[in-house]
Amino acid sequence: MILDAARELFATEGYDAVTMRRIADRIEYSPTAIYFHFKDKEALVRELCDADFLTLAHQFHRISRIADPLERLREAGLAYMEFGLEKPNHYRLMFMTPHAPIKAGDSAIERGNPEVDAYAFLKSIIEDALAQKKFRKGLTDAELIAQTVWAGVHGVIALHIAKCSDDWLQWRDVKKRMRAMVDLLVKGLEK
Amino acid sequence: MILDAARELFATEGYDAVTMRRIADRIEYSPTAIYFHFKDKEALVRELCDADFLTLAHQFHRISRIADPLERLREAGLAYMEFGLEKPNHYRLMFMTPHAPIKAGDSAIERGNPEVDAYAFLKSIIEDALAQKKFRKGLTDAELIAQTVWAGVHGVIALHIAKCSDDWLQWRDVKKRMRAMVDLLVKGLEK
DNA sequence: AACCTAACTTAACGCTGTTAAGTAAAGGAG
DNA sequence: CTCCTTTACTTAACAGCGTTAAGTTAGGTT
Repeated sequence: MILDAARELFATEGYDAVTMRRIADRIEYSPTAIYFHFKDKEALVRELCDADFLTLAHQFHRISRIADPLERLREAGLAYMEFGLEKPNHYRLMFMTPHAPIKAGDSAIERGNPEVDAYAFLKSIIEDALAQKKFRKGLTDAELIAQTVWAGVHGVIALHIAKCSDDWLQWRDVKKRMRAMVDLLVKGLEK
Repeated sequence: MILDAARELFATEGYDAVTMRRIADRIEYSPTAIYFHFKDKEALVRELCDADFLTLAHQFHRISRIADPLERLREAGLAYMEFGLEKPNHYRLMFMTPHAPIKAGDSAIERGNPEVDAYAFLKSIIEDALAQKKFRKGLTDAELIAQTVWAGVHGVIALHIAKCSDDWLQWRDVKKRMRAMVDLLVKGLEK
Protein backbone atom coordinates (compact mmCIF):
# COMPACT_ATOMS: atom_id res chain seq x y z
CA MET A 1 0.00 0.00 0.00
CA ILE A 2 2.80 2.39 0.90
CA LEU A 3 4.64 1.73 -2.35
CA ASP A 4 1.48 2.03 -4.42
CA ALA A 5 0.55 5.35 -2.82
CA ALA A 6 4.09 6.67 -3.19
CA ARG A 7 4.28 5.58 -6.81
CA GLU A 8 1.00 7.24 -7.71
CA LEU A 9 1.82 10.49 -5.95
CA PHE A 10 5.19 10.46 -7.59
CA ALA A 11 4.04 9.74 -11.12
CA THR A 12 1.16 12.20 -11.09
CA GLU A 13 2.39 15.08 -8.95
CA GLY A 14 6.16 14.77 -9.07
CA TYR A 15 8.85 14.38 -6.50
CA ASP A 16 7.78 17.18 -4.19
CA ALA A 17 4.43 15.48 -3.62
CA VAL A 18 6.10 12.40 -2.19
CA THR A 19 6.23 13.38 1.47
CA MET A 20 5.88 10.87 4.22
CA ARG A 21 2.84 12.71 5.45
CA ARG A 22 1.09 12.76 2.07
CA ILE A 23 1.75 9.07 1.51
CA ALA A 24 0.36 8.41 4.97
CA ASP A 25 -2.74 10.48 4.20
CA ARG A 26 -3.42 8.45 1.09
CA ILE A 27 -3.41 5.14 2.86
CA GLU A 28 -5.05 6.60 5.97
CA TYR A 29 -2.21 5.71 8.29
CA SER A 30 -0.05 7.93 10.43
CA PRO A 31 3.29 9.03 8.93
CA THR A 32 5.12 7.04 11.56
CA ALA A 33 3.60 3.80 10.28
CA ILE A 34 5.76 4.05 7.15
CA TYR A 35 8.92 3.88 9.22
CA PHE A 36 7.90 0.48 10.42
CA HIS A 37 8.23 -0.82 6.87
CA PHE A 38 10.99 1.38 5.46
CA LYS A 39 14.11 2.59 7.20
CA ASP A 40 13.69 6.10 5.83
CA LYS A 41 12.46 8.01 2.83
CA GLU A 42 15.57 7.16 0.84
CA ALA A 43 14.92 3.44 1.29
CA LEU A 44 11.34 3.87 0.14
CA VAL A 45 12.39 5.85 -2.89
CA ARG A 46 15.04 3.31 -3.79
CA GLU A 47 12.52 0.51 -3.75
CA LEU A 48 10.38 2.55 -6.14
CA CYS A 49 13.44 3.01 -8.35
CA ASP A 50 14.25 -0.67 -8.30
CA ALA A 51 10.87 -1.56 -9.73
CA ASP A 52 11.33 1.07 -12.44
CA PHE A 53 14.73 -0.32 -13.40
CA LEU A 54 13.06 -3.67 -13.87
CA THR A 55 10.28 -2.32 -16.08
CA LEU A 56 12.91 -0.53 -18.16
CA ALA A 57 14.78 -3.77 -18.67
CA HIS A 58 11.49 -5.45 -19.62
CA GLN A 59 10.87 -2.80 -22.27
CA PHE A 60 14.03 -4.05 -23.94
CA HIS A 61 12.77 -7.60 -24.22
CA ARG A 62 11.06 -7.36 -27.59
CA ILE A 63 14.15 -5.65 -29.00
CA SER A 64 16.42 -8.59 -28.27
CA ARG A 65 14.86 -10.38 -31.21
CA ILE A 66 16.28 -7.94 -33.77
CA ALA A 67 19.08 -9.74 -35.59
CA ASP A 68 21.37 -6.92 -36.72
CA PRO A 69 23.26 -5.51 -33.72
CA LEU A 70 23.37 -2.01 -35.18
CA GLU A 71 19.63 -1.98 -35.71
CA ARG A 72 19.19 -3.44 -32.24
CA LEU A 73 21.35 -0.64 -30.84
CA ARG A 74 19.18 1.94 -32.62
CA GLU A 75 15.96 0.51 -31.25
CA ALA A 76 17.36 0.07 -27.76
CA GLY A 77 18.44 3.70 -27.71
CA LEU A 78 15.04 4.86 -28.89
CA ALA A 79 13.23 2.62 -26.39
CA TYR A 80 15.40 3.98 -23.57
CA MET A 81 14.62 7.57 -24.50
CA GLU A 82 10.94 6.76 -24.95
CA PHE A 83 10.88 5.45 -21.40
CA GLY A 84 12.36 8.70 -20.08
CA LEU A 85 9.96 10.73 -22.15
CA GLU A 86 6.91 8.89 -20.86
CA LYS A 87 7.94 8.74 -17.23
CA PRO A 88 9.99 11.86 -16.63
CA ASN A 89 9.49 11.82 -12.88
CA HIS A 90 10.70 8.25 -12.65
CA TYR A 91 13.58 8.98 -14.99
CA ARG A 92 14.72 11.90 -12.89
CA LEU A 93 14.80 9.79 -9.79
CA MET A 94 16.54 6.89 -11.49
CA PHE A 95 19.21 8.70 -13.47
CA MET A 96 19.38 12.38 -12.58
CA THR A 97 19.49 12.25 -8.81
CA PRO A 98 22.51 10.99 -6.90
CA HIS A 99 21.71 8.28 -4.35
CA ALA A 100 23.78 6.56 -1.74
CA PRO A 101 25.33 3.54 -3.47
CA ILE A 102 23.36 0.34 -3.06
CA LYS A 103 25.12 -2.65 -1.61
CA ALA A 104 25.42 -5.72 -3.79
CA GLY A 105 22.52 -8.07 -3.19
CA ASP A 106 20.47 -5.28 -1.69
CA SER A 107 18.65 -4.81 -4.97
CA ALA A 108 16.12 -7.19 -6.43
CA ILE A 109 17.86 -6.97 -9.81
CA GLU A 110 20.39 -9.56 -10.81
CA ARG A 111 23.45 -7.68 -11.92
CA GLY A 112 24.85 -8.47 -15.35
CA ASN A 113 21.80 -10.41 -16.51
CA PRO A 114 20.56 -8.71 -19.71
CA GLU A 115 17.02 -9.87 -18.94
CA VAL A 116 16.72 -7.65 -15.89
CA ASP A 117 19.77 -5.34 -16.02
CA ALA A 118 19.28 -2.69 -18.70
CA TYR A 119 22.95 -1.75 -18.79
CA ALA A 120 23.96 -5.38 -19.27
CA PHE A 121 21.50 -5.52 -22.17
CA LEU A 122 23.17 -2.53 -23.81
CA LYS A 123 26.60 -4.01 -23.27
CA SER A 124 25.55 -7.30 -24.82
CA ILE A 125 24.49 -5.44 -27.96
CA ILE A 126 27.86 -3.71 -28.15
CA GLU A 127 29.73 -6.98 -27.59
CA ASP A 128 27.65 -8.56 -30.33
CA ALA A 129 28.46 -5.76 -32.73
CA LEU A 130 32.15 -5.99 -31.85
CA ALA A 131 32.15 -9.76 -32.43
CA GLN A 132 30.54 -9.23 -35.81
CA LYS A 133 33.13 -6.54 -36.61
CA LYS A 134 30.46 -3.95 -37.25
CA PHE A 135 32.41 -1.15 -35.61
CA ARG A 136 35.14 1.11 -36.81
CA LYS A 137 38.76 0.11 -36.25
CA GLY A 138 40.08 1.24 -32.87
CA LEU A 139 36.82 0.66 -31.07
CA THR A 140 37.43 -2.35 -28.85
CA ASP A 141 36.37 -1.56 -25.28
CA ALA A 142 32.74 -2.69 -25.01
CA GLU A 143 32.38 -1.12 -21.58
CA LEU A 144 33.63 2.26 -22.79
CA ILE A 145 31.43 2.18 -25.89
CA ALA A 146 28.36 1.18 -23.88
CA GLN A 147 28.95 3.98 -21.42
CA THR A 148 29.38 6.51 -24.20
CA VAL A 149 26.23 5.40 -26.01
CA TRP A 150 24.33 5.49 -22.74
CA ALA A 151 25.64 8.99 -22.07
CA GLY A 152 24.43 10.08 -25.49
CA VAL A 153 20.86 8.92 -25.12
CA HIS A 154 20.77 9.98 -21.49
CA GLY A 155 21.87 13.46 -22.52
CA VAL A 156 18.92 13.93 -24.85
CA ILE A 157 16.38 12.95 -22.21
CA ALA A 158 18.11 14.59 -19.27
CA LEU A 159 18.34 17.90 -21.12
CA HIS A 160 14.76 17.56 -22.24
CA ILE A 161 13.52 16.97 -18.71
CA ALA A 162 15.58 19.73 -17.15
CA LYS A 163 15.23 22.33 -19.87
CA CYS A 164 12.15 21.59 -21.98
CA SER A 165 10.30 24.64 -20.70
CA ASP A 166 13.31 26.88 -21.19
CA ASP A 167 12.73 29.20 -24.10
CA TRP A 168 16.33 30.41 -24.16
CA LEU A 169 16.90 28.40 -27.30
CA GLN A 170 14.69 27.13 -30.08
CA TRP A 171 14.34 23.52 -29.11
CA ARG A 172 13.87 21.13 -31.98
CA ASP A 173 11.15 18.56 -31.42
CA VAL A 174 12.34 16.01 -28.90
CA LYS A 175 11.45 13.09 -31.17
CA LYS A 176 13.69 14.63 -33.83
CA ARG A 177 16.47 15.04 -31.30
CA MET A 178 16.11 11.42 -30.25
CA ARG A 179 16.42 10.21 -33.81
CA ALA A 180 19.32 12.58 -34.48
CA MET A 181 21.17 11.13 -31.50
CA VAL A 182 20.83 7.47 -32.46
CA ASP A 183 21.76 8.33 -36.04
CA LEU A 184 24.80 10.23 -34.89
CA LEU A 185 25.90 7.50 -32.50
CA VAL A 186 25.54 4.68 -35.04
CA LYS A 187 27.23 6.72 -37.77
CA GLY A 188 30.09 7.42 -35.39
CA LEU A 189 30.49 3.78 -34.44
CA GLU A 190 29.89 1.82 -37.64
CA LYS A 191 32.57 0.86 -40.10
CA MET B 1 27.41 39.47 0.47
CA ILE B 2 24.39 37.20 0.17
CA LEU B 3 25.46 35.93 -3.23
CA ASP B 4 29.04 35.39 -2.07
CA ALA B 5 27.94 33.44 0.98
CA ALA B 6 25.47 31.38 -1.03
CA ARG B 7 28.05 30.65 -3.71
CA GLU B 8 30.64 29.51 -1.20
CA LEU B 9 28.23 27.30 0.73
CA PHE B 10 27.00 25.88 -2.51
CA ALA B 11 30.39 25.15 -4.04
CA THR B 12 31.89 23.63 -0.89
CA GLU B 13 29.01 21.85 0.80
CA GLY B 14 26.52 21.26 -2.01
CA TYR B 15 22.95 22.22 -2.58
CA ASP B 16 21.60 21.08 0.76
CA ALA B 17 23.86 23.51 2.59
CA VAL B 18 22.26 26.46 0.84
CA THR B 19 19.46 27.22 3.25
CA MET B 20 18.30 30.73 3.87
CA ARG B 21 19.28 30.37 7.51
CA ARG B 22 22.81 29.18 6.79
CA ILE B 23 23.41 31.96 4.31
CA ALA B 24 22.13 34.41 6.90
CA ASP B 25 24.43 32.92 9.54
CA ARG B 26 27.44 33.39 7.30
CA ILE B 27 26.83 37.08 6.76
CA GLU B 28 25.55 37.58 10.33
CA TYR B 29 22.12 38.79 9.29
CA SER B 30 18.71 37.41 10.02
CA PRO B 31 17.22 35.03 7.42
CA THR B 32 14.50 37.57 6.71
CA ALA B 33 17.05 40.11 5.51
CA ILE B 34 17.69 38.01 2.40
CA TYR B 35 14.08 38.41 1.31
CA PHE B 36 14.58 42.13 1.09
CA HIS B 37 17.09 41.55 -1.71
CA PHE B 38 15.71 38.42 -3.37
CA LYS B 39 12.13 37.53 -3.97
CA ASP B 40 12.67 33.94 -2.81
CA LYS B 41 15.24 31.18 -2.78
CA GLU B 42 14.60 30.39 -6.42
CA ALA B 43 15.48 33.97 -7.43
CA LEU B 44 18.69 33.81 -5.43
CA VAL B 45 19.65 30.51 -6.95
CA ARG B 46 18.95 31.76 -10.44
CA GLU B 47 21.21 34.73 -9.97
CA LEU B 48 23.95 32.33 -8.89
CA CYS B 49 23.29 30.30 -12.03
CA ASP B 50 23.42 33.34 -14.23
CA ALA B 51 26.93 34.16 -13.09
CA ASP B 52 27.96 30.56 -13.72
CA PHE B 53 26.56 30.62 -17.25
CA LEU B 54 28.70 33.66 -17.89
CA THR B 55 31.90 32.06 -16.59
CA LEU B 56 31.18 29.01 -18.74
CA ALA B 57 30.88 31.23 -21.81
CA HIS B 58 34.14 32.91 -20.83
CA GLN B 59 35.88 29.53 -20.67
CA PHE B 60 35.11 29.20 -24.35
CA HIS B 61 36.86 32.42 -25.26
CA ARG B 62 40.34 31.02 -25.89
CA ILE B 63 38.82 28.26 -28.01
CA SER B 64 37.34 30.68 -30.52
CA ARG B 65 40.84 31.21 -31.91
CA ILE B 66 41.12 27.64 -33.22
CA ALA B 67 40.79 27.79 -36.99
CA ASP B 68 39.42 24.36 -37.91
CA PRO B 69 35.75 24.12 -36.89
CA LEU B 70 35.96 20.39 -36.17
CA GLU B 71 38.93 20.89 -33.88
CA ARG B 72 37.11 23.82 -32.30
CA LEU B 73 34.09 21.61 -31.72
CA ARG B 74 36.31 19.00 -30.06
CA GLU B 75 37.88 21.51 -27.71
CA ALA B 76 34.59 23.21 -26.92
CA GLY B 77 33.08 19.85 -25.99
CA LEU B 78 36.02 19.00 -23.76
CA ALA B 79 35.98 22.46 -22.13
CA TYR B 80 32.26 22.14 -21.43
CA MET B 81 32.72 18.78 -19.77
CA GLU B 82 35.76 20.00 -17.85
CA PHE B 83 33.60 22.77 -16.42
CA GLY B 84 31.03 20.26 -15.22
CA LEU B 85 33.73 18.05 -13.79
CA GLU B 86 35.32 20.87 -11.80
CA LYS B 87 32.11 22.43 -10.55
CA PRO B 88 29.65 19.58 -10.22
CA ASN B 89 27.40 21.41 -7.78
CA HIS B 90 27.14 24.38 -10.11
CA TYR B 91 26.61 22.10 -13.07
CA ARG B 92 23.78 20.29 -11.35
CA LEU B 93 22.00 23.50 -10.64
CA MET B 94 22.56 24.88 -14.12
CA PHE B 95 21.70 21.88 -16.23
CA MET B 96 20.23 19.05 -14.19
CA THR B 97 17.56 20.86 -12.19
CA PRO B 98 14.40 22.21 -13.78
CA HIS B 99 13.74 25.87 -13.05
CA ALA B 100 10.84 28.13 -13.81
CA PRO B 101 11.60 29.64 -17.22
CA ILE B 102 13.32 33.00 -17.11
CA LYS B 103 11.69 35.93 -18.84
CA ALA B 104 13.62 37.51 -21.71
CA GLY B 105 15.69 40.42 -20.44
CA ASP B 106 15.50 39.09 -16.92
CA SER B 107 18.93 37.56 -17.30
CA ALA B 108 22.18 39.49 -17.45
CA ILE B 109 23.27 37.40 -20.42
CA GLU B 110 22.71 38.70 -23.92
CA ARG B 111 20.99 35.94 -25.80
CA GLY B 112 22.55 34.76 -29.03
CA ASN B 113 25.85 36.53 -28.46
CA PRO B 114 28.58 33.84 -28.61
CA GLU B 115 30.74 35.95 -26.28
CA VAL B 116 28.38 35.47 -23.35
CA ASP B 117 25.91 32.79 -24.48
CA ALA B 118 27.55 29.35 -24.44
CA TYR B 119 24.88 27.76 -26.60
CA ALA B 120 25.24 30.47 -29.22
CA PHE B 121 28.96 29.76 -29.21
CA LEU B 122 28.35 26.09 -29.91
CA LYS B 123 25.87 26.93 -32.65
CA SER B 124 28.36 29.29 -34.31
CA ILE B 125 30.88 26.45 -34.49
CA ILE B 126 28.31 24.17 -36.12
CA GLU B 127 27.31 26.87 -38.59
CA ASP B 128 30.95 27.43 -39.41
CA ALA B 129 31.48 23.72 -40.04
CA LEU B 130 28.36 23.58 -42.19
CA ALA B 131 29.52 26.59 -44.22
CA GLN B 132 32.87 24.89 -44.78
CA LYS B 133 31.09 21.68 -45.77
CA LYS B 134 32.85 19.68 -43.11
CA PHE B 135 29.80 17.62 -42.27
CA ARG B 136 28.27 14.54 -43.80
CA LYS B 137 25.59 14.94 -46.45
CA GLY B 138 22.11 15.26 -44.96
CA LEU B 139 23.25 17.23 -41.94
CA THR B 140 21.90 20.73 -42.49
CA ASP B 141 19.99 21.90 -39.40
CA ALA B 142 22.55 23.74 -37.26
CA GLU B 143 20.12 24.02 -34.37
CA LEU B 144 19.41 20.29 -34.35
CA ILE B 145 23.09 19.38 -34.61
CA ALA B 146 24.03 21.79 -31.83
CA GLN B 147 21.35 20.38 -29.57
CA THR B 148 22.48 16.83 -30.28
CA VAL B 149 26.13 17.61 -29.62
CA TRP B 150 25.18 19.39 -26.44
CA ALA B 151 23.10 16.40 -25.36
CA GLY B 152 26.10 14.14 -25.95
CA VAL B 153 28.56 16.05 -23.80
CA HIS B 154 25.88 16.80 -21.23
CA GLY B 155 25.13 13.09 -20.97
CA VAL B 156 28.69 12.22 -20.03
CA ILE B 157 28.84 14.78 -17.23
CA ALA B 158 25.27 14.36 -16.03
CA LEU B 159 25.72 10.61 -15.71
CA HIS B 160 29.05 11.11 -14.01
CA ILE B 161 27.61 13.49 -11.45
CA ALA B 162 24.53 11.39 -10.73
CA LYS B 163 26.12 7.97 -10.83
CA CYS B 164 29.87 8.27 -10.24
CA SER B 165 29.67 6.58 -6.85
CA ASP B 166 27.45 3.82 -8.17
CA ASP B 167 29.40 0.60 -8.37
CA TRP B 168 26.68 -1.20 -10.31
CA LEU B 169 28.87 -1.02 -13.39
CA GLN B 170 32.57 -0.74 -14.00
CA TRP B 171 32.88 2.91 -14.88
CA ARG B 172 35.67 3.75 -17.26
CA ASP B 173 37.71 6.78 -16.24
CA VAL B 174 35.63 9.90 -16.81
CA LYS B 175 38.41 11.56 -18.81
CA LYS B 176 38.39 8.56 -21.13
CA ARG B 177 34.62 8.79 -21.46
CA MET B 178 34.88 12.48 -22.27
CA ARG B 179 37.36 11.84 -25.03
CA ALA B 180 35.34 8.89 -26.34
CA MET B 181 32.29 11.13 -26.60
CA VAL B 182 33.93 13.94 -28.57
CA ASP B 183 35.58 11.38 -30.84
CA LEU B 184 32.28 9.62 -31.43
CA LEU B 185 30.43 12.88 -32.08
CA VAL B 186 32.99 14.21 -34.53
CA LYS B 187 33.30 10.85 -36.31
CA GLY B 188 29.54 10.76 -36.64
CA LEU B 189 29.34 14.27 -38.04
CA GLU B 190 32.36 14.62 -40.30
CA LYS B 191 32.39 13.75 -43.97
C1' DA C 1 -4.66 -16.15 32.28
C1' DA C 2 -0.12 -14.38 31.15
C1' DC C 3 2.99 -13.07 27.90
C1' DC C 4 5.00 -11.60 23.61
C1' DT C 5 5.29 -9.49 19.36
C1' DA C 6 3.74 -6.95 15.34
C1' DA C 7 1.53 -2.95 13.82
C1' DC C 8 0.23 0.88 14.67
C1' DT C 9 -0.77 6.21 17.02
C1' DT C 10 0.21 10.55 19.42
C1' DA C 11 3.26 14.05 20.34
C1' DA C 12 7.24 16.04 19.78
C1' DC C 13 12.12 17.68 17.93
C1' DG C 14 14.73 20.27 14.89
C1' DC C 15 14.84 21.59 10.50
C1' DT C 16 13.02 24.12 6.16
C1' DG C 17 11.10 28.41 3.20
C1' DT C 18 8.48 32.32 4.02
C1' DT C 19 5.85 36.32 6.00
C1' DA C 20 3.54 39.81 9.16
C1' DA C 21 4.67 43.20 12.19
C1' DG C 22 7.81 46.07 14.45
C1' DT C 23 12.28 48.93 14.79
C1' DA C 24 16.05 51.86 13.96
C1' DA C 25 18.68 54.84 11.16
C1' DA C 26 19.35 58.01 7.38
C1' DG C 27 18.07 61.82 4.47
C1' DG C 28 15.35 65.49 2.66
C1' DA C 29 11.59 69.31 3.17
C1' DG C 30 9.48 72.91 5.62
C1' DC D 1 15.01 71.53 14.63
C1' DT D 2 11.06 68.83 13.55
C1' DC D 3 8.38 65.96 10.61
C1' DC D 4 8.08 62.48 7.26
C1' DT D 5 9.42 58.98 4.14
C1' DT D 6 12.36 55.41 2.66
C1' DT D 7 15.68 51.78 3.38
C1' DA D 8 17.34 48.02 5.76
C1' DC D 9 16.92 45.37 8.87
C1' DT D 10 14.97 42.15 13.37
C1' DT D 11 11.86 39.25 16.12
C1' DA D 12 8.42 35.97 16.19
C1' DA D 13 5.69 33.11 14.06
C1' DC D 14 3.33 29.74 10.47
C1' DA D 15 3.01 25.67 7.95
C1' DG D 16 5.36 22.08 6.30
C1' DC D 17 9.25 18.61 6.20
C1' DG D 18 11.84 13.91 7.84
C1' DT D 19 12.28 11.47 11.85
C1' DT D 20 11.89 9.39 16.60
C1' DA D 21 10.61 8.29 21.56
C1' DA D 22 7.00 6.61 24.04
C1' DG D 23 2.55 4.67 24.44
C1' DT D 24 -1.40 1.64 22.68
C1' DT D 25 -3.90 -2.12 20.80
C1' DA D 26 -4.84 -6.47 18.69
C1' DG D 27 -3.56 -11.36 17.77
C1' DG D 28 -1.42 -15.46 18.63
C1' DT D 29 1.38 -18.61 21.77
C1' DT D 30 2.42 -20.85 25.96
